Amino acid sequence: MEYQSTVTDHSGEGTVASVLADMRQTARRVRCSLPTGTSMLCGNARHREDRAADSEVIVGGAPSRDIWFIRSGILRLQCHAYDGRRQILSLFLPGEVVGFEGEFREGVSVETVTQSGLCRIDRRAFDAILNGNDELRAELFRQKQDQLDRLHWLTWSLGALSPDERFAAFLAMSTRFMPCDPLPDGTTILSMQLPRADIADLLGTTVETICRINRKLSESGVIEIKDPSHFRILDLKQLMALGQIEGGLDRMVRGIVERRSRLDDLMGPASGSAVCNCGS
Amino acid sequence: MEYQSTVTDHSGEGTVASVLADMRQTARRVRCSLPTGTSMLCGNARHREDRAADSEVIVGGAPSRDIWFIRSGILRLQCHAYDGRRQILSLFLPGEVVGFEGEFREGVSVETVTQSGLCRIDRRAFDAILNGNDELRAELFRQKQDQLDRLHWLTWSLGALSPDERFAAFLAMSTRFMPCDPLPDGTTILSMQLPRADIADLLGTTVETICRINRKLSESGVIEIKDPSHFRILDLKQLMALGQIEGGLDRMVRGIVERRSRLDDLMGPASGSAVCNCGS
DNA sequence: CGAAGTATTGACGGGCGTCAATATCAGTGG
DNA sequence: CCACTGATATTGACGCCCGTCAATACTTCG
Repeated sequence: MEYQSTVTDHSGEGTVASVLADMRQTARRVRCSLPTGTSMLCGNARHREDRAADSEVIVGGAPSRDIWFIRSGILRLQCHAYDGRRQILSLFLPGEVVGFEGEFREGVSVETVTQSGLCRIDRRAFDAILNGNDELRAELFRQKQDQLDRLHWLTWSLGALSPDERFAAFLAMSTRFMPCDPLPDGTTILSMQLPRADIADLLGTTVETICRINRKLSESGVIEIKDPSHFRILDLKQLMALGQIEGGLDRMVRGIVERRSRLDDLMGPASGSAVCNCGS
Repeated sequence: MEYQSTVTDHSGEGTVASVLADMRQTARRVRCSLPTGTSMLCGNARHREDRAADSEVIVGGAPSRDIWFIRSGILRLQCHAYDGRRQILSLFLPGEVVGFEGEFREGVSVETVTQSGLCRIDRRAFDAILNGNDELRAELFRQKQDQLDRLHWLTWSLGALSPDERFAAFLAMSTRFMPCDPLPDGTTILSMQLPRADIADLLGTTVETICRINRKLSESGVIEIKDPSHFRILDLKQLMALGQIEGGLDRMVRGIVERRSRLDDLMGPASGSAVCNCGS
């Protein structure tokens, strides 16, 4: 739970006026097609924090003045019961804003899954910016919608699908928001960023079951296991069919791809964001 | 899917100006403590629709100009796979506004569970009202938060709890948003508004399992089954313990109770809303 | 090299989904 | 009033998936 924090400068710069000035400056300086507000959010080094894996970002039930912008890495929204059972409710990805929607409930928290680059924003300053920036507000609205859609999928799959189906769907979707390398033969190497325990707690099952499903998939030729965190996707169609993804992958991961590419456009692919090079 | 609709008057009254006039009129006429916008929404008979059970209200994937205010009854948000599997993602209750948040995704739909009294509102008119009414906007924000919290609970319970535990928790929570009659001895008679199939599809299990759990609970003396839709709650504490509700019921059903009482204050308990007389 | 963390594989058993039969009730028409 | 029909709820029997426990590989630290 200890986190290595590299805040460069934090001396009372979070005021509305200064951040608005940032926005105007950054909007002039950066040439990119995304809402100026977003570029402001990650356009300078102030308020940045580099977090190790499994570091606590938001703890539910306690009022917080902070809003977070994810520059790189993956975060998880999770529930804990007192007896230790955990359920991951959602993943947050680069380009997304977390903590805007009032408080999280007690027992709910947000932690990093991987090492992550975050940007801390003062809530009042953010609200002020939001008031004057329709584009940013629209982007935030889209993000909330996307996150809600993902939560709907998870709820649906937990209630209606079997662990095999859920994992197959998760693998298929992962090719859109996790690092992967396309091979000349059309297959791709997926670099799984989540450890087994997180996959299991996200999909409502156990690490053993995940391993067994993994093996079954590789035996049936759908994937090939290079090493515990690298899968070669041999038959994406099959994977989607197993995962009951009828409407196409793009509908399932709406918003993620665009945000990722805009982010890379802004910060460069070397920034550590979860790059995915898979074709459509 | 046929619905009996009793729209009293629908002759082009959904304009911004007329609805705003309604709001001002209603705000003057009705004495109540809830946001004036909400009283406007149900304060007159226009745009009202009385729906039978299992009637389609919103079908996802298609843009709609309609927003719905629930005066009475229970609605369900659900997912359908092409093979027929269904998962109920959430219930909507009297006093809540549905359909405001952009579009629902394809495959997702909203239907009535019970006979319901709805009020149809034009989206643009609603937006216009929202712009000028901070109280209504705040109420809507609270509602979205409450609905998200409920979805979080469902996801959490589907992933981390067993069917027994989920059903116990659901029963306990039902005492706060479904009709129940308190008895002199401290127990209450809960009138279950959902048929078994809906309970099963909400809790991610089957009707048979629901029945078996029901019987187990009655054999262990936690509840008493009066008839298929009436349970006598003998030991609410035990029910909450089984359902892993540590933080108290009120946190789980936040917002529902207040909205219900305000609604009854406005429309009278005879309006058909799901009244719950249980003490706190 | 030892230790700790993570992933994998095997063995076992119960929970729960599936199928089928029956009970109960509401509505309809004779 | 009863027979018939359809919908819903309940109960039983069966079997397998998957959670639990345990042992073992594999990697990464010190």
